[in-house]
Order: sequence, then structure tokens, then C-alpha cells
Amino acid sequence: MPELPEVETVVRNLREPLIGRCVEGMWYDWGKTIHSPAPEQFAARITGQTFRAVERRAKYILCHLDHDTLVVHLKMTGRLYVTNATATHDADRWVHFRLDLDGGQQLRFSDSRKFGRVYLASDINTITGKLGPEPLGDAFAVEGFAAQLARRKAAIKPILLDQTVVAGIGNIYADEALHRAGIHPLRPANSLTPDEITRLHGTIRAALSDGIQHEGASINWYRKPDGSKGNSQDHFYAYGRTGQPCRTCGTPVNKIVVGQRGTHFCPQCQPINHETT
DNA sequence: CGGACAACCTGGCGGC
DNA sequence: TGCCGCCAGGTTGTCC
Repeated sequence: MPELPEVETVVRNLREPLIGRCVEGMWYDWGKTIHSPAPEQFAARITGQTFRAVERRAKYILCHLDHDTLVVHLKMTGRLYVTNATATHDADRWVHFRLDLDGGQQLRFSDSRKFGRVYLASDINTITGKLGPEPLGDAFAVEGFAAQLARRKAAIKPILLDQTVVAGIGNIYADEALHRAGIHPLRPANSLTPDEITRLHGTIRAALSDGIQHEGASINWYRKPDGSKGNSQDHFYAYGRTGQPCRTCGTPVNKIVVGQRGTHFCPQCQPINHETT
């Protein structure tokens, strides 16, 4: 479910119920979900520690405990929520990892496709160390972004998905940012003009900020672990709007495959043969 | 190193 | 209704 705005929404919603809770036990039924350390050590180490802070780095959820950090990556279908241990939710059918907390609460990790991973680390740098700058932070500067693009000849869209260039953009917001900037997803990264790079830098931030404001793209699964849909897809300009009129010019939105990912764009607003005038 | 692509998994949906 | 193929918001490993 996650791109940066969705993960940010989860993090914000986890703080209140999670901070101050102490881990009393751990359960899992899919070994691969636990990346490291091995499950026995994981359980032994995390038990007795209390959640002190919850934050986000790119698409990683960082839950800081007394001595370690519980790191969670939701990948495609992960959902992470705190609930009373006696309560049931639709997403529970895919829970493969769970922490029992004091006060009769549980932290549940639901993940139907089983791509998601949990880590327990004393040094998160071993997990997030290679990530590029946070797109909404000061570290994401136009100059550095331009330098990255200048030495890549691949299509711009896959470059936006490269987490070492900018950390947190996923398939939805890559399409959204490119549409807002009027840049075709297949344009070689090193062919973008300075003006286009500045524009793209801005639309990346705007698209992500809007996503956060709408509490994530499509699903408010934290507040509604029943899986009910949110309404944020109504705000998309390109993603998922194949065949529908471009909100800017009315031309039907086109869909192609770029770097193995479905890619939506307006052929009118995002021409492949850009004019330098 | 850059780039292309398979792999990891399951569920939901459109089409026949 | 039932079955089938296709698609999915992410990352990593492998090969050239």
C-alpha cells in the first residue's frame, strides 16, 4: 500500500496508540517476514522494551524502542495497526507477525502478498544507509538532483523510482510528478533541461505533500483496518486514469509499460519530443 | 557501475 | 456461476 504519503500516514496514526507501550511477547507464522535477527533472538531482544518514538525514513517505518529500533517495510500490501487484542478486523486474515503489548493491546502486521519485512536493529543505518535524500527535506536540493540526473541516460521514470536518487517515490507519485511537470516518462534523465529539472523537483514535493494531506493515496487502513477505501485517488492527474480525459487538456490519458511498471501519462501535456523553445 | 529482467507471493477483477 | 489470465502502490538478486 505504501509510498511515502501512505507510510507517513501510518506513522502519524501509530504514535498515539504505540508510544509508551511495552512489548510482552511476539508471534509469527511466516518466517521470511522476519528479516533479521533470527526469530528467537528477535523475540528475546524486543520483549520488555518500550516504544519511545515512531518516525519515517523513505518508505520505512522506524519504531524506536529502549535499545533497538523495530523497522517495518510494508512493500506492496503491508498494513500495520494497533488494536485491542480481543478485536478483529478484515485485515487480520493476513496477519503474519504480531507483538503483544501491555494494556491488552497488539501491534499487528498484515500482509497478503508476504513481501513485507520487519527488522530489529540497534543501528538503522545498516538498513536505511544507502537511501537518497528525503524528498520533502532540505537535503533534497535541485542542484544535487540535477547532478544525479545528468549522469543517468535511462528513462526518467525508473530513475525517480531509484531509492538512492530520491527516497520515497513510488509508481503512483512518479506518474503524478511527471504529469504535473509536463515531462514524458520515457525522456532520458540526462536530456532534461535545467528548467524541467527545477519543475520536476517542485512537482515531486507537491505531489507527495498533497498525498500526505489526503492521508495517503487510496486506503486509510490504519484508521480503518477493515480495508475501506479512501478517496484520494480522486485527486490523481494520471495514475489509474487510463482513457479518461486529462484534467489539464482533456486528451485521454495513455498507459504504457516503463521499467516493468504500468505508466500513465498525457500524450499532449507530456510530449516525448520536447521542444527546447 | 548501469541497465534489463526475473523473482518473491497472493488476491481481486475483467472477460469469456 | 466458474475458471483463467492479467494486474497490482516494492525491492533485491542476477546476468550481461
